[in-house]
Amino acid sequence: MTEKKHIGPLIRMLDNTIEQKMNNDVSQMELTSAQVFTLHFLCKNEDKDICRKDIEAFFGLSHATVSGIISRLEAKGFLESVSAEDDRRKKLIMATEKAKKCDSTVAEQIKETEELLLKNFSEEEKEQLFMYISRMLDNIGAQTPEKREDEKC
Amino acid sequence: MTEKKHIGPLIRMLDNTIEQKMNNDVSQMELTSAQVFTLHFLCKNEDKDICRKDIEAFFGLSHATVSGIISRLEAKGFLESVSAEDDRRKKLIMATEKAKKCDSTVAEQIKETEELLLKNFSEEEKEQLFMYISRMLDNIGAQTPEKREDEKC
DNA sequence: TGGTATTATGTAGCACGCGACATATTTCAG
DNA sequence: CTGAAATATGTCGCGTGCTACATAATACCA
Repeated sequence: MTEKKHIGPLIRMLDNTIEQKMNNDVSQMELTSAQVFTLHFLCKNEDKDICRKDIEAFFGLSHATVSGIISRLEAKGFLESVSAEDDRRKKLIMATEKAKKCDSTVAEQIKETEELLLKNFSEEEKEQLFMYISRMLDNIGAQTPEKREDEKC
Repeated sequence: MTEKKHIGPLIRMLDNTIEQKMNNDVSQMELTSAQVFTLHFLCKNEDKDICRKDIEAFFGLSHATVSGIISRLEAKGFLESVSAEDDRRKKLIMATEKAKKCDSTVAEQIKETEELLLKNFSEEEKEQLFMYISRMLDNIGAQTPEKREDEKC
């Protein structure tokens, strides 16, 4: 009766559930899960010039997907885009004051979700889990930022 | 430079990559990843009466999501819906001959993807990985079919 | 310098996920 | 038996993901 699950659907279920919980938790800020992670990435890298390509690379998303997330965040006043002076193809993405004000709450929310997810995991188990995920990503040929750096060498 | 990744985006990246690979591999059958897993579930349970609710429970999806997948599969002639005689609310979902013919290819594709993903994983590591995923699902309160059975007791 | 290749972004159309609202049928309390 | 609660499904609108097409700007080779 209880059939064995394939790992694909299991990972999908996990991903869906995480997203739903995050969506629910940050809905009062008028944000979604994907928007929260994007915003936090921008706030953490305030000192650097971040363009869309950097977001694509960091999260492993297509530029079309990033385009949607950015435009929705921009429409809500969480960030601004400016063409880079040295390379007018690039659009630099910058968090607004509104976004920066949210970031401590956002960071706390991300941390809480991560802690809930990994509740009762020892440090060693956490490390092992991250290794397993990394190995699966590697096996299936996902392009992580680390790999991109390797390719350059 | 290489920032630490949160587990949420990592799992999402893994999920996205698995789906993209599957989509690519089964595109010549006019199917998608979600459709393939649904179809395989139906073929495996040919002998049982399966309705939409069963698909929702097995994959942990909302009924709205299942509705979309089913209707697209039905439009392509992979399955048929019939109202159950004993309970006319229920719609029994049955794989057509066309679907059954695909199932061996589909099963092989699922197996191949799973093996690629878990390449170089020992049996013990695989077991541990499944335990970790199960624990995370449990921590975040996902409703797996197993948990539903527990609730009934 | 001129022309081509590469890079960064724009956009359309689709699949899949959800919540929220709806109807139809069954169940069950009274 | 009758009306309310529970169950199964229908549907809309939206966010997120993709591919496949596009343009504009830069880089680079001849």
